[in-house]
Amino acid sequence: MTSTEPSSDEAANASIDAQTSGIQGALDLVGDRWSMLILRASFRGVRRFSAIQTDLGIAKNLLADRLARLVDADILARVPYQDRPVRHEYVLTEKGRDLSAVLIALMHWGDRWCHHGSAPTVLVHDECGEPIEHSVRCPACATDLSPGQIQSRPGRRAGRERTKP
Amino acid sequence: MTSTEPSSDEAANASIDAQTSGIQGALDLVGDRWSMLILRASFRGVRRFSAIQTDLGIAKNLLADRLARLVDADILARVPYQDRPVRHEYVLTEKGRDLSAVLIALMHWGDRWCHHGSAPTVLVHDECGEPIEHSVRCPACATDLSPGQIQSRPGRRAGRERTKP
DNA sequence: GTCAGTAAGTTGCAATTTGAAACCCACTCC
DNA sequence: GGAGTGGGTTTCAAATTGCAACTTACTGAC
Repeated sequence: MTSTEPSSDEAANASIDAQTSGIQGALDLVGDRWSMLILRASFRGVRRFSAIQTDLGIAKNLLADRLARLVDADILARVPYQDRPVRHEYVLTEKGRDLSAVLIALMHWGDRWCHHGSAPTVLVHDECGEPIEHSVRCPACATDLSPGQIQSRPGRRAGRERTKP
Repeated sequence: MTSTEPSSDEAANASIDAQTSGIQGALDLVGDRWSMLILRASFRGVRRFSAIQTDLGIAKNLLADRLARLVDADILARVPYQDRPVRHEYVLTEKGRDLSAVLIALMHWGDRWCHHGSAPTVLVHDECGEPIEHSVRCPACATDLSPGQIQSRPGRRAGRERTKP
């Protein structure tokens, strides 16, 4: 059996809070199943209330609630798509589009580990059709990094803490 | 005002379902706030029931529930860390470790857009201290890709659909 | 003018989940 | 025996989700 000791960096948790607030903030805004699925629909061009509702099979009250939250959070913008009568669709903002990495990572993981017998998807470069590569690199060392080789640090260079994601 | 038409790929949704099942499967397993935060704690070496509970401030019943689910899903494994009495900690499996990309992406996004006045973190290579680069590349073309340049395709090469994440 | 249809919600209520906190069990060690 | 630790389980109120009926604001056809 393995005997491992708990991490002993707990004295330095004051600035780990700075890191935590990033992911906490993200999860506060998008850390629920429906929000993620709505965002995924947006990336796929499904932007109207009825279309999203049909696509996801979500209750209308929940959809209205989530859309309002995502608009409040400036992740989606409510944009008119016609005049008579005026009708709106929900369009990703830049902030919302930046969530693509999260969705891609989720999809990758899901396809690898949750494919339930259906064919996994492959993400490809649209121009050449070859599978894409996801990487995390150190440009200074010109090497790819594994998750264990990443630390995070406050942006102000106030100190160093060793953490994993 | 912009007038955009809904995507017209809806006839091909039969194999978009294959893609959806990946992200649905992922969200079924980890698409809730507490599961994500527990996984984050695991990556940081916080693995014992009490330590996780204290770290996250989560209700014990929810923690027990989530841990059981994550163990059932083979994302965490329950590993003894001592004999007398026998005590267990929750350790990431390979499947669980593969979720690091999701957590890194969430952290990046949160740090960029949700920093609420606290100092954003920078993710760095632990050996040299330089900021890491996250990229999505096409190895065949040797170019970086933006989210709009990615398609997904069923793994069996049954057909092509243009989708975003 | 009336009516049907569409889009985008709102409302009411039951079911489910979350959250707080008390409680419990199984040890170990003094 | 008793205190302390670790890891839960149970109870119950509050919050959220989910279902489905209902509403509002049009437009266009007759």
